[in-house]
Amino acid sequence: MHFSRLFSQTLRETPSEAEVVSHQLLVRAGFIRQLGAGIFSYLPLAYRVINKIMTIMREEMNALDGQEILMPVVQPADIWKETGRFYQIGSEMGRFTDKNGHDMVLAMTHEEVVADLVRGTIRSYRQLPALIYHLQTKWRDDPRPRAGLIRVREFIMLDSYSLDADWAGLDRQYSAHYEAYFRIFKRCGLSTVAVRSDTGMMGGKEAHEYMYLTPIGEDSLLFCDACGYSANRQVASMHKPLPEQEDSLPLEMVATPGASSIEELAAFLDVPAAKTAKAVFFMGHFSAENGGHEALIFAVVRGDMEVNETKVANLMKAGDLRPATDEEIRASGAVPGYASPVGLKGVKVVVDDLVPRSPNMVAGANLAGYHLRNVNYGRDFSADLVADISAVRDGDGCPQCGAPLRLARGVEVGNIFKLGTRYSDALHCNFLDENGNNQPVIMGSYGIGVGRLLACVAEEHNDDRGLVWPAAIAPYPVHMVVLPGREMDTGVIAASVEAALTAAGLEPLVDDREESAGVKFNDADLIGLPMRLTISERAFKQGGVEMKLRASAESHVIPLDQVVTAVRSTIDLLSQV
RNA sequence: CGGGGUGUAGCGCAGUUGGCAGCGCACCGCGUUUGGGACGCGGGGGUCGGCGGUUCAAGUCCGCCCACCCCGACCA
Repeated sequence: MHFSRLFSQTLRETPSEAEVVSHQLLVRAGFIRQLGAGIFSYLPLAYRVINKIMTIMREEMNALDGQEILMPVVQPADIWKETGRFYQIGSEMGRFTDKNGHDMVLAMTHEEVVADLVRGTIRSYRQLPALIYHLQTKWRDDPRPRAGLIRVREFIMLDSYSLDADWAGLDRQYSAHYEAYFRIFKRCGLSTVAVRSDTGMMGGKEAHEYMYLTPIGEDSLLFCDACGYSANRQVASMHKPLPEQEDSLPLEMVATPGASSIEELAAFLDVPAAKTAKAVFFMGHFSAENGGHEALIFAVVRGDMEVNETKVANLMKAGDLRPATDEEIRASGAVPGYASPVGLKGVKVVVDDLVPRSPNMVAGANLAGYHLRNVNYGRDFSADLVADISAVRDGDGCPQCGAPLRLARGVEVGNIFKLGTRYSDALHCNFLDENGNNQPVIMGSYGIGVGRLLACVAEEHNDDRGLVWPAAIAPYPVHMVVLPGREMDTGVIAASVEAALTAAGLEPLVDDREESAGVKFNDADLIGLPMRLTISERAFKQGGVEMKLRASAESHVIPLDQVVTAVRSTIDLLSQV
């Protein structure tokens, strides 16, 4: 490819809307252009990277005996109504009606279509196990797209779906994906960690997320450096030291004027926050199968802890959780700022498992300006549910070994789910087992955001001059900078080098523009191909062409008749993982 | 959805009290230059986000709307 023909444009100045470095560089280097919020076009440079990433994905999926298919982006809403997700999922789903007035859906993911395929295809245990995958566009109307390609609304995803006759089969395919996904990321030059995660809208049993650790990430993760425990904060648990046990003291009411927060209360009564109970109210939205209504949820944690909303939502089987308004709290009989579960009727109460073990706590009196001392679980109140609903913080104890957990930020580049029979049950994907009995197909689903992966690689591999692509996914292996000579025609040498490299399967990007050397070198650094070959009179007089790696400052001259061999061996070396 | 910000040429920006719509980069032509973002001369490019209002006159003042960015809520 000749640079003068490349459909692209490098920019000297960073567009003001780009904040994270991957976004800035991908736009400046002419890889992507934004069309709308979270909607991007991939120009040739980016699409070549995308294709190389997708090739790696296909190789790894095929190695698991996966078979590539292609499922539709536009889908009739009927199958989404069958699984209930048409109603569960909110504004994030793209919906419209076709000319006949039928509800249609833009694919956010493809479990429903897979299940529809399976019920029309799989009849016998002899057809299982199976693995199908595709690389297809998804539309998720994210409330807040940001950070360039990191968080978008339209994106290409690798998603694969495992189909098994039994749970052991699912475990095998899940493990195979667990390893294959690490290989994909590694081959793309991105190091990731897998953490336990929430199953969210997918439902199902077990899930892991693959996280690229970076301060710009929006997910909070907890790691134990002692034993290796790792989890997304949404599901992370902790070791909770048992509070000192004391005899129950008589309940007493104390005036606490103006002390409506834990800090004020603890200061006013001169007790540690750990001796108080914190009341948090949510309105939970319950889907049709669970009643189809909103209901108040009263969560209680110890005063020195925070509520983990994901845990509460999962426990209560609420599809959605939002903070309750003061009016909604009052309607339950509780008093905002002075609320407690003592004496409340008709409200769903969920209590953190540390609270029943904490004696003589301070809790609200449900009376403005008053609290209760010496509240004891069991004697003074009880809950509908006692479970772990605390949010883990940096430094809290590891649930496995007790060592302090470390909090880090990350971007989720992939995830794997054990779906089980949720979709097979809903869409009646049954097969006949060896004994002639109907059984639901057991499914898993696995996904990687291709553009997000590209963006994370760009985020990780750059310097102050521009991008530094890993050789395995670089748009071209070689950037040829051709500089005109005074006494000789360097274009002739460039043409022969280009032809030789192309014939060897090492297609170069040839900067044939009439630009100054500085412009060409700077653009080469900005675009970040792994190797630069400079064809110039100076290099020719030194015996050939100059070779320099993007990731290194050193360069040396290669004789013309050895260029192909040298480029190949170097690129091969760089491509190894 | 709430809070904040920004919309003027492809990109970055200026535009005073309301009075001819500009600068740098990029782009086109000619010439000089040629190993780290060269120089001279000459050019092309605008629904000043949109609609409405005030005014002799609106990029500028007023109202409504839209888009994009950031923070939060939310989210795989």
